Amino acid sequence: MARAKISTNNHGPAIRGSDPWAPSAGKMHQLLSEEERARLAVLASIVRFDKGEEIYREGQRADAVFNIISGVVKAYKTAPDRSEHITAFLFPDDMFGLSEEGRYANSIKAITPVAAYRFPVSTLRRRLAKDADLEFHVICKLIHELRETQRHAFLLARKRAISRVAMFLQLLENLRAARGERTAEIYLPMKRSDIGEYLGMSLEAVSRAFRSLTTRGIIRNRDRRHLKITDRSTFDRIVGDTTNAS
Amino acid sequence: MARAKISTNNHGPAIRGSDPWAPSAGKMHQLLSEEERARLAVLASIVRFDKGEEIYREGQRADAVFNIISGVVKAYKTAPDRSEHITAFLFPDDMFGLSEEGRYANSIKAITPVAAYRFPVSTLRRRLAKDADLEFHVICKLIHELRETQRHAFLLARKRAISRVAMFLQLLENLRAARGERTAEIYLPMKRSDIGEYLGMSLEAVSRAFRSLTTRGIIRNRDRRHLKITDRSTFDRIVGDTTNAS
DNA sequence: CGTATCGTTGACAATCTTCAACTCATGTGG
DNA sequence: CCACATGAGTTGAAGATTGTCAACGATACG
Repeated sequence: MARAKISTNNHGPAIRGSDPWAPSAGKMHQLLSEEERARLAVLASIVRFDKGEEIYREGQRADAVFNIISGVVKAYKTAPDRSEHITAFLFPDDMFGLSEEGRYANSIKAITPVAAYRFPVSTLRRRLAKDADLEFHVICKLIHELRETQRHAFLLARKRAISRVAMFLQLLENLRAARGERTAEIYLPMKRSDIGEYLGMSLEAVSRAFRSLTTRGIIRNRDRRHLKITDRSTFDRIVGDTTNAS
Repeated sequence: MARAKISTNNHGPAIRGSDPWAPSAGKMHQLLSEEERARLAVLASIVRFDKGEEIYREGQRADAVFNIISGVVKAYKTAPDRSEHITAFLFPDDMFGLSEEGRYANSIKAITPVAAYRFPVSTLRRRLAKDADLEFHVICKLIHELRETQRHAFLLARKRAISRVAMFLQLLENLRAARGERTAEIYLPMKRSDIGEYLGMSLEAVSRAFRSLTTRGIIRNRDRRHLKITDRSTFDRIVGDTTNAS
């Protein structure tokens, strides 16, 4: 049953991060002890979602918090004119379902099949109140997420489309590195329009940016969702570029 | 001594926010009890900074956390090519100095004269470990900051310059409303170039956006740093606009 | 094997950046 | 108290990148 597919050993909920006050060389490790994971497992149920399924919608009463076991979800906000803005892609060991004023702050949709732990808010909160260590770990994770979101904003401030796409690829790469999976290849679980909505640009611009990177020999793609960086120095120069001129 | 200038009564450190799991109608209140504030005050020293003074720089060892008493600071990251990106403007009752791997994640500079509480990290951490209530309040504040940062990213995803500026004004307006100060006027403590670096556009574009809003009768400015919104419905339409066409 | 979705490419209009000159505000020193 | 220097803010013109619309090609799944 417990296949290798499940990245986390099935010992219970897992949150990956790092103590913000301790050096860790970019690596993220498991913040919860075996004991904590076991204690938390009791509070949670396991839920599964199909690819494309909406898990909850922005504005709904927030009655549960989730912790991803496997799969990828996107968190997004819908503007008044129905356009979507993706605020984050979430991977195994990430949490979602944190609320604002008792309601979910964004909608969540599975972009691959997803398995997750589901914690009723009231239960979780009682547990938090009793467990200072767990609270501290939640603080670590939140600070980590805050940094991620700041990086997203930093990315969105880039003026050139290619810079944004390159920085996005770097983000995905670092994500894998941080969890110890070292592959030369970058995998894109999401579609072009999702990338566009995350990067604040049209999906056509995303497509063109990819083609430009490929043509210039900076990346090389095996198929539309697997690629690797072939010219690291030029790649890094593009990532660092903040101008609008070529 | 305790002048009206100091927005927070001088009862000690203050963090404003709201319990994410309880409805609060957009209002933020003081998360700390008088007792907690008094206990925290013992751990802190009060520091002052001149307008324009750099408080710390990205990458420095993070040895203290700050809590603003009065004034405004900007948090920013410097790109390899020396260009700046402002990640946040921070106001009284906000915190800064949270680190990543033991080092500050961004630089901080005062944009008005600033007074703040300064907590040595080690002291604060010891206190946190002992006080589950305080930890919970920190969690509330962090979730709140996470939302703010998401809003920033949401703003940066707007394609039109006017939309970004309008949304920025709305942000400042909500900020005041949330802390109960109701003024019809919006005050801009920062300069145009700071706004540009926060909005991811050139300062000229900021200037032009302001002029466009003024010309169209949507805002009216008393001077360069005080304005009010005179045509709310058009204003809201511009904020909601995600397209790039006129 | 067909259909729906995803992805690519092209052309044109439009907005924004850049560079540059100019005005306004502030503050310091003689 | 005024002059001058410095930083902040505005405006103009030209060039470039991206959005939009639209058609076409590729892929995945039933």
